[in-house]
Amino acid sequence: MSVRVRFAPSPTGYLHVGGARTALFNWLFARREGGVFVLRVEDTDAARNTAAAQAAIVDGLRWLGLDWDEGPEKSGPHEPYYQSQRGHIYDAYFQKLVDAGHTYTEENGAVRFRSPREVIVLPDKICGDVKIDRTQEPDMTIRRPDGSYIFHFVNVVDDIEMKITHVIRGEDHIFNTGKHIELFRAFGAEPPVYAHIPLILNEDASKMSKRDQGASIQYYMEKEFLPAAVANYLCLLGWSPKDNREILGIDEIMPLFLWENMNHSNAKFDLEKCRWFNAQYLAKLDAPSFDHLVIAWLLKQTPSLPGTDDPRLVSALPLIQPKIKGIPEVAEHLIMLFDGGAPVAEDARTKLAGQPDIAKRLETLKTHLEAVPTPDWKADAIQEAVAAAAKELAVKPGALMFPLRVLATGQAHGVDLLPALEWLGKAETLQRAAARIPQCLPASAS
RNA sequence: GACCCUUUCGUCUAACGGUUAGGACACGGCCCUUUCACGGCUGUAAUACGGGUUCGAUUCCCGUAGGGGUCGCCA
Repeated sequence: MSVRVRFAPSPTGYLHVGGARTALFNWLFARREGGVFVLRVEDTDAARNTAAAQAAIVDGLRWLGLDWDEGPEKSGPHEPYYQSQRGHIYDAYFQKLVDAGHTYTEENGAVRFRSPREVIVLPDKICGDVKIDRTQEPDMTIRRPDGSYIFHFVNVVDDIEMKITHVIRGEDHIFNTGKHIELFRAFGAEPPVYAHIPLILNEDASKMSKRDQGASIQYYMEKEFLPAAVANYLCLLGWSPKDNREILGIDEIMPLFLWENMNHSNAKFDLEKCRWFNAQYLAKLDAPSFDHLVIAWLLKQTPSLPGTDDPRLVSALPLIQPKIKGIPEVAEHLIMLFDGGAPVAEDARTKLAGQPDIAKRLETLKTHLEAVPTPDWKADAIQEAVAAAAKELAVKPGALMFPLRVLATGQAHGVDLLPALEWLGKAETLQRAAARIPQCLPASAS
């Protein structure tokens, strides 16, 4: 029998990283096995269900590159894939249970499933054999007085109807599985193979909630993370190739995505490390793709950043690419390159203040830069000018680089200096120097 | 509270019962660099605790402690 798995989120308004990882693992397993990945929207709670919430899930999955074979916006043999539209199917299954005498009705109209009250052993692919004692549990409600059905019931009915063979989901569902198995048996259906994956927690081991930074896939989309980097990082939470490799493409992960390579304990989410993965992927990106990402991000920013409408924008991006861990960091670099009037940063001024003879150095530097003929204004010539200034001042050229950086960019950190100066051009560089020298002098002198 | 899962550096994780317990993020140092970074090298840092089993335990078993999960007419 061919593998069929599903990701069954309820539209709560965003796609949680935990949910995204669950989807990713299901997808990986389906693709590895040459099976089918189904997306089923569990939107039985009409009050919480909105179009925007649906979109957040669909967009998030698409962004991560997790394409589904059956589901919303895609046809399939088990349509519809929204639980809210499957009422007639649930009614029919419900009737089977009633006819078989598995149910009883409460005074208020709610219907419960009469539990066989057995100890169930769940053969979980990740957790091993898990004993679930159902003998003392109250009977589960499967239908509310208003006729709507409860999660456990619809979940099992759909898994039967959609011929799901493997259920890969968060460990928080492990006890629900006892209830689910009871229902499968009552319907005379074989339960699927279960694999409960450990949870993703915050740094402080608390549950990640919408508020936590990075908890929503939306966060990464807005910041223009590279989906491959995020997926790579997510895979490493609860799974490992066991050979010290970390930067792995999805195609490298797939063949190694085996149950025995799964971890059993919860993982704490580390946004820093996720950023590091992003930086690794960003550095390897080709220029056109990088430009594309930056521009997409720039267009979303209000107010717009310096350089956004400047024809020189694309020529500046190669200077920036190797310097950043995330696309939003282009902001500070664009200010450096395009906003000559930006004031000198506090940390730059402080660092500069620690250097001796600063006024003389800055002036000497400026003088030598002015001496470079405009047509010769290239990195090499600029370097020679700095060297000449250094010689006159009897200091090492390196001592002048930082001050020069501050004059040109107003910042203590940033792009490669010489290429940046070449990019700025002589006139602009000198104009900036003239404007910033006063800001760089000690307060007593100004 | 009951039940289930879980426990290796701060974090993610490696280690057929025999390793100086490895890698990565973060943090510090050094080198490279005429600046800022990248990079390279390097340092600090872990087998929760107590019992077994074994010649030998991070690894297997039991207990304790910690963490997480579940105990809905939420999903």
